[in-house]
Amino acid sequence: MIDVVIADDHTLMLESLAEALDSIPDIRVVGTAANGAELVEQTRQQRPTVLLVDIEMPQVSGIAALRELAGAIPAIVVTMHTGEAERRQAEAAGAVGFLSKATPLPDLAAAVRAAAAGEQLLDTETLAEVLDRHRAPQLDAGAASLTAREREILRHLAQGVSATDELADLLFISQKTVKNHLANIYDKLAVADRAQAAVEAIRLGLHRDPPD
Amino acid sequence: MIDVVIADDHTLMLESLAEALDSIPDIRVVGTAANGAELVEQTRQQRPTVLLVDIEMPQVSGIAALRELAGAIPAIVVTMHTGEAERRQAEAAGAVGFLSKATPLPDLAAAVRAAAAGEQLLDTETLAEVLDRHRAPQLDAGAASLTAREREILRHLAQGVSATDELADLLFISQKTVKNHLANIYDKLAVADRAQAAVEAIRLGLHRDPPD
DNA sequence: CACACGGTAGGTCGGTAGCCCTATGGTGTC
DNA sequence: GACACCATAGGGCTACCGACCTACCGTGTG
Repeated sequence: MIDVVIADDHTLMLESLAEALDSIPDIRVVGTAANGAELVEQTRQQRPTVLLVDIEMPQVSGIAALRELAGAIPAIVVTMHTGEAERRQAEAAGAVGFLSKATPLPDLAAAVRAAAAGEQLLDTETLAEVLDRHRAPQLDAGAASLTAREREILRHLAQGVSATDELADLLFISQKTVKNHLANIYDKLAVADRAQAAVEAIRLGLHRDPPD
Repeated sequence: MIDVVIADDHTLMLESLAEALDSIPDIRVVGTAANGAELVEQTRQQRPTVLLVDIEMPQVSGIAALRELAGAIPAIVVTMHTGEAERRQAEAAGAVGFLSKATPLPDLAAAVRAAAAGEQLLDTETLAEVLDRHRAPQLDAGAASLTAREREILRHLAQGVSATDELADLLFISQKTVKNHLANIYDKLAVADRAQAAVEAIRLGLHRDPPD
């Protein structure tokens, strides 16, 4: 699990991003900050794995905060203005990454994983390759080994279909087969019953997978 | 359920906000757009209840897109620059609301509900009052009538504690009482078992309520 | 071709979840 | 003070769930 603190002065951006990142299974948002001072405070209190920092913030800027933290924790700078000047500033302040706000969310998640793994993300040349290497949300071992049919059952479970007979009807198979699949799912996810399996399925985001 | 289409040229903002709004029980994001042209297309295809539009977008601006849609669907303009000029532009283009990107997420959600209910949000004087009236995420009738103890049990359920004896131990009550509470919960949430109750609890956001 | 694996199906059995009912003490309200 | 509501607890019963086992067939892989 990667603990992240996010700093951005636009509340909407801050709260949305926190919410979105938090819903990624292997990332947890442990603090948010609206300015550099709060960022320093949150970082010292929460000891996160990675920082996500907007440059443009009132009072104490992101750059100033990073300088104060002196690279103790890998920080990714996320900014609207991706000019060379800003990039150099961020690099000088000790950031390990420099990303535009036009970055897709999955790429940002990959960047967070890369930073947590100690990678450097400043080099524009190799950025795509580094992100690619951290794209897989490394599902919790067992979850990765779920078969297509098992995922399908989990999806229905996460959508509120819990009864064996209803699941059997939905998949056009016997109740016996449903119970067999469920038993295999319990084994792989290390859970005991369908309530826990449903919770886990939602945590893994299976509840909004395509019906196909 | 309120269907929303969001337009913003910053991918990170767009995707984060979509994710965050989607996780609100009574709001569903049915489309996203990176520019005005996509916004018009998504709106015509999806027929959403409310539009959330950033002004500053490449190619076709949010204002131009709103003018083209001619107020067919209530639109809330969300912008970084909240000057009088922008406000007048938004109003002239037919927007029913004009909010800063410094708006907290719950306020934006309230604004979306207000817009869906046909309210005007342009008047700065009455804005706070209007938002207040739409603050309550109008939980699905039954959910609102849950007692504190029932919510506590649902919270644990949503966090993966499903067995009756474990719940009883956690709450220092008998298994009988747990089963009674659960029966009342099933009744109020209109579900049949703890798997469905867990799914519903997570949908209501109870899984990250404070342990208090 | 043998083998592994996934999807399918069945049997048995014990435990428990869910349903119906009653009951009591506390708390708050009119 | 009567009443409603909540949290607590129990009895009894049935149906279902989950655990463990075997089995067959098709597909793909070595």
